[in-house]
This record gives sequence, structure tokens and C-alpha cells, in this order.
Amino acid sequence: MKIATWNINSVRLRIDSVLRFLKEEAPDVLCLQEIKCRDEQFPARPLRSAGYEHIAVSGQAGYHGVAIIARAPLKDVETRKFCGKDDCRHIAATLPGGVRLHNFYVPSGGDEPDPAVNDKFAHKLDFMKELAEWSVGEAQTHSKKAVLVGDLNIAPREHDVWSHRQLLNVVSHTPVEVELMNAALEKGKWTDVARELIPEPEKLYTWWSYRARDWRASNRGRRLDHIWTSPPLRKAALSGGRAAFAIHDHCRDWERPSDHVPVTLTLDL
Amino acid sequence: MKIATWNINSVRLRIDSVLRFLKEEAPDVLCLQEIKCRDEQFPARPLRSAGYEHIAVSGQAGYHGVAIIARAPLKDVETRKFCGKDDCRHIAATLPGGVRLHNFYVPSGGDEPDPAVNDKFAHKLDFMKELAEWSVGEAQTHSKKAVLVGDLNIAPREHDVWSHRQLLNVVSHTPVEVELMNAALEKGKWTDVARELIPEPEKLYTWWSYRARDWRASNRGRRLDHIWTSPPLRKAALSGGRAAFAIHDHCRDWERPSDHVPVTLTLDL
DNA sequence: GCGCCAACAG
DNA sequence: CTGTTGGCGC
Repeated sequence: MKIATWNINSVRLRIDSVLRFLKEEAPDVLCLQEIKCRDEQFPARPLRSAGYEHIAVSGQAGYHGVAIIARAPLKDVETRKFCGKDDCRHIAATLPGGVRLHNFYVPSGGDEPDPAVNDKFAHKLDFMKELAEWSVGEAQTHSKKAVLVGDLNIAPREHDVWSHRQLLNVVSHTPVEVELMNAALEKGKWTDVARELIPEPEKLYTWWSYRARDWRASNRGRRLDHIWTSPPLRKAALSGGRAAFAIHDHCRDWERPSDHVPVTLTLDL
Repeated sequence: MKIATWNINSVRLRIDSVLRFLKEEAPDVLCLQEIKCRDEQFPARPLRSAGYEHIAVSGQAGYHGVAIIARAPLKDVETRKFCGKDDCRHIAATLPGGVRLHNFYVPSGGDEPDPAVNDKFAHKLDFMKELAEWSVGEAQTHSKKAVLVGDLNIAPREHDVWSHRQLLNVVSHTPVEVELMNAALEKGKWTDVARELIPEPEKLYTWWSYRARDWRASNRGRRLDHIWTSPPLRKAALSGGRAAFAIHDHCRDWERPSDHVPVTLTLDL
């Protein structure tokens, strides 16, 4: 089973790119973040026509918003409020094989990496703490197969950013964020599939700023988009080797691209 | 000599349409209104590459703005403030043959056709009064060949609108506006070329609202864009017959069209 | 309906 | 730099 995740930065603007990606990669399920539209504005029609007839959306006007689109039926669709906010940053569904799929859009965190002066950064830290605590229960309750994907807005490792030194004090790569992400990984017993399959020092990025004149030339990327699997799926995730995992960076060259590229994992179920 | 006028409703957004029109119709000079950009933002480069190397612009951020682009040199470029406002509604230049060309964008006038409650309508009436008075002097000073073109935002005749009755109290076709336009025509001894060549009851429209679902089917147009000539040019304007005059309504079907279409007149000089 | 801009967010 | 919204003007 092939799972994809993509921060699409407006699904209405980029529905043609989504369709192109689905045609090229034919994942069984695609998790989107930053759809930036209300549920009723989500372009479900062309997705259904493309063979993805099962769609779960949690959207709002303008900001954030997540969705799961799948070829096969989605069961037990749920959304969860983190930090007591109803801001469309999580949606979950169970896939036919019994895999529980969680799709996240973690707060970006603003500019200043100081929770005392920056509410957005405080929100991000709180969100990650809650995600870690929630992971504990999730690892127990859904004792079985689970996948967590999404734009977690943290690049945890030295080689997940273009310059570890220059980004140490930049939101997305600060030690406090990295520690919270590692705590979530540990408490949920999650496997960070990308880094298990492709160890450091190989660089891995899934996001490149719009501000660069030539994103590929400067290559100042960050690995913000992740796929985590629960212990019962560890073998299915890793047995295929690195061929089972892909960062589709050619999509960054498409017309009017998202600043994130899609990431896929094929589970050997 | 072929003269064109077009309210382009943002020249930056529609520069490709302008280039296409220039290629198709090859006018000697094109007058644009509602360029909606500052002088330095005007897309002069591609116009020059297309053979229109002489450009005069009077633009500002966001609203209004007029320009003249020509294959041959423009002399004595002037802009005139009407109603004491510096709002980029007029630009003039002299063409190589000695023709004085005036390009206008008359105020739209708002919704309520009552100058006592609607300042915009009052401004429009004042503008037309000033245009009429200015025409007197212009007819004397530039005693010779002159052309006045532009979006005058008035449809003066019964068959210049889709329903004379339904528009009698709608700004652009009210009796007070029509009388002021007729006064300007008389005081400047101008010839309204379109209606001399194509008499009523034939309908003539140069503008169709964006709000119609199917502009051609409903065909609720208005003739807002005009080409007037001074007495010394009357023969040159009319001798070619109606073949010399054209309303290029096919441009309304182009991608992301302006709500106005270009109008051309070939002067038999 | 469709331009523009400013404000906000990423 | 690239999205969103909301207000304004036509």
C-alpha cells in the first residue's frame, strides 16, 4: 500500500498538480495539508473522477486545513482538537487493511523562537507536547497498525536542514522543537521511516522557500514533512528498503508549485 | 492611419492580449485606459519588441491610468488635469502626420445618478462640462487635425445600450450625461465617427459587464468607448465607409478578457 | 464578476 | 515569494 503526504498550499489553486501527481505516482491514499479552503470548497469532483472516491476533509476559510483522499473506503474518520483549538490541523481515518492513518499540520511557529514573546512558538511547543502525550495513548489504544504523516514543521536532524549551524536558532530546527519531536517519537514508539531507510549524513529535504531565486541551485531546504509508523508496521515500512520511500522533488519545478513536495512510502503489507 | 482605443482593465494582467491585438490588427497607434499601474510598472519592453517603440504613459497605483503606444514618434506629450485632480484620466500626443491625439478616461460616476448625494456622479458631470469647454479652445487652438478617443463612460444614443428604457436612470445613459456629451460634441465640433458610419437603429456596444453569465447570449452591452474627429479630419474618417471602423468584440471571448473591447478607425489621410 | 490594494500568514 | 481575506471601485 502506497501512502503519500503533501502540503499543497491551497488545494483549489493546485488541484491540477494534485491530479498530475496522483496519475504519476498512483498512491492508494494521499494526505494533504494547508488546503486553505472550507469543506464545501474542496475540489472533490475531479478527485473522484480520477479514481479517488473516498475523501475526508477538515477545512476552514483561508488557513490550515487537512484532507485524506483514497481509492478505497475510509472508516472511522475523526478530527481532534489540539491545544483546545478547532483549527483543522488533524484528521484520521482507518484504511481497509486496518491501518489507522493520522494526518497532521503542526503550527509553523512564527519567527521568534521564544515562547515568552511569541505566542505562535508557544502554540507550536504546546502542540508537540500534546502530540507526544496523545501518542502514548494512541500506541496503546490502536495497539496495531498506525501511520502518522504530515507537515510537522520541524526538521529534527542535522542533515534535515541545509545548514545545521545557521538554523540552530531558526524556528523549525531549534533544540527545544527537536527535543519535543524526539519525545513524541519515543512516547509513541514511532519509526521515522525516512531516516531509518536513509541515514545521515545524506541530506533530505521536503521544503524549499519560495524566496530563493533558484531553489535547486541554492538548495536551502528543510525536511519538514514526515511519515512515521507504529511498531506493528515497522517491518512493512522498512523491508522494501529505500526504494519504498521517495521525496518527489521534481514537483517543485512544476508550474506555480507548492513550497513543499510530496513524500511517499510503500508499505509491504 | 489606423487608430485603436481599448479600456484594458489592467495592462499588466493583459499584456499578452494587447500584444495579440496589435499583431492581429496592426494599428499605428493604440490608446489604453485603466492601465492600473504606475508609469514604471508599465510593460513597455514587450510592446517595444512588438514594434511599438514610442510610448507615453500617465499612470498611478491601482486606479485609472492612460497610455498611448505607437510605431512612430510621439511629439508634444501632455497630460491635463480635469476638475483639478491629478488622477491620470487624460494624455495627448501629436502623431507624425500632425494629428493631435487625445486619450480620455472619463469618471465612471458611481451608482446613484444624483450629484447631490453621489460625489462620483457630480465629478463625472463636472468632468464632462470641463471637457466641453476645453473642446471649444481645442477646436480653435489645434485648428487642424485632432482625434479624441477613450472610455467616455457614456452611451449617448438609444441604440448604444441594450435597453434604452431600462437604462434611462442608470449611470452612463441618463439624460443629463447624454446632454453633456452632446454639448461636448457640439462645442468641439467633433464627429462621432461610429454613429456617422453606422446610423441607428443598428446596435453598437463596446462594453459588456463581467457579471453576465454569458455576455454574448444576454448581450446587455453599452457603447462607452468612442472615437471623435475634428472637422479637418471628418472626410478622412468617413470616406472609407463603415469598413474603416470596427468594434473587435471577439476579444471579449479571449482568456481573462477586459470588460471592454478595442475599437479601431482607419483614417484615410 | 473582476481588477486593485493592504493586512496577515507561511 | 506566494498564498489567503476583506474593502473598494467599476
